[in-house]
Amino acid sequence: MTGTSGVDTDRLMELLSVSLGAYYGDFTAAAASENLTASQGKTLNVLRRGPAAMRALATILTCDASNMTGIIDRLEKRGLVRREPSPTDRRVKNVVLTAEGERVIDVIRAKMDTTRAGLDRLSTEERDTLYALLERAFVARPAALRPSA
Amino acid sequence: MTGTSGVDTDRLMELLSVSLGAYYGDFTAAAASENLTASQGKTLNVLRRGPAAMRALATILTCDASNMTGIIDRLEKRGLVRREPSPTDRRVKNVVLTAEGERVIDVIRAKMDTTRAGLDRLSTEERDTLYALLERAFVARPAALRPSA
DNA sequence: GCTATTGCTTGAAGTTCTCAAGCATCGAGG
DNA sequence: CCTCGATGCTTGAGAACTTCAAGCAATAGC
Repeated sequence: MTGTSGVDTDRLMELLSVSLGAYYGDFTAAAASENLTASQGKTLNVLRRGPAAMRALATILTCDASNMTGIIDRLEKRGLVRREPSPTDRRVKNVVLTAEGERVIDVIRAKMDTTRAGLDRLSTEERDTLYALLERAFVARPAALRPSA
Repeated sequence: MTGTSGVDTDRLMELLSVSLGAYYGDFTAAAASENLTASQGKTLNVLRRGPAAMRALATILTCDASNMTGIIDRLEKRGLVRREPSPTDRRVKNVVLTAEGERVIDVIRAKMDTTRAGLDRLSTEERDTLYALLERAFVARPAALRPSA
């Protein structure tokens, strides 16, 4: 550990794991307060962007497709999501948030006080900077690696 | 979008969930390549900082103490960690990484290519900035409490 | 039309997770 | 000392998560 650029990356990775732990703990606690597991909460969180096919959900959440079946089954049983047949491909089932599901995920997001308070410690300019850096590091990818879906 | 300028907190939280999701996916895949679950990997990751009591691990990983028992049982069965009785409190068991456990978590960290590549898209100054912002937002640490180490 | 692929579901086996109990140990007040 | 409450860890039950292998329906390419 002498001060090469690799040291920066390792320390940053370590901090990322700590940050993730804090965020994840906050999210999980908020989800639990609505009687949802972390996986169920994450699924609703993704669906908040809009409807998605089972396969797309499994890809985004990096889990097996058969795993999603059970998670969606339980969410549907609670009336938080709904399966709709795709009009263009009869194999596909699109999962849609119900009004109640939308309400629940919004409540969960609002309850993430620890994370919110942390971000509020930053100035407007700093939040802009953080946004730009995260987007470049974790979202913007070379076109060659971008999923072609 | 409400205000005059700047990213609002909700958009930043959304990006945060995407970014940490990417990190988590990368970590989980790396752990899986060593035949470890995400929870087992996270546990080794924490232990990489040094030995910890069962209770401390449960607190850091925000899970029930009884949950740690099972996770450590399986890691111990594989020879990746070891339980040692605390010399000062006979109730406490300290969990220590074995040499093999240390090797495995280091391999996992090294295999996180996606995250590493993402961070490498940032300049040295940008990584410093990201580090400082994350630390302030997620590691609320008043200067008075900062350890001198 | 045939065939390979894709999307989703089922079942089995193991892991994770929480809750309720239980045992052993520690710490503090009588 | 010694009882009592708190703490650290484990066990067992029940539910959810996770992956893999297998299977069915529908699509896409030939």
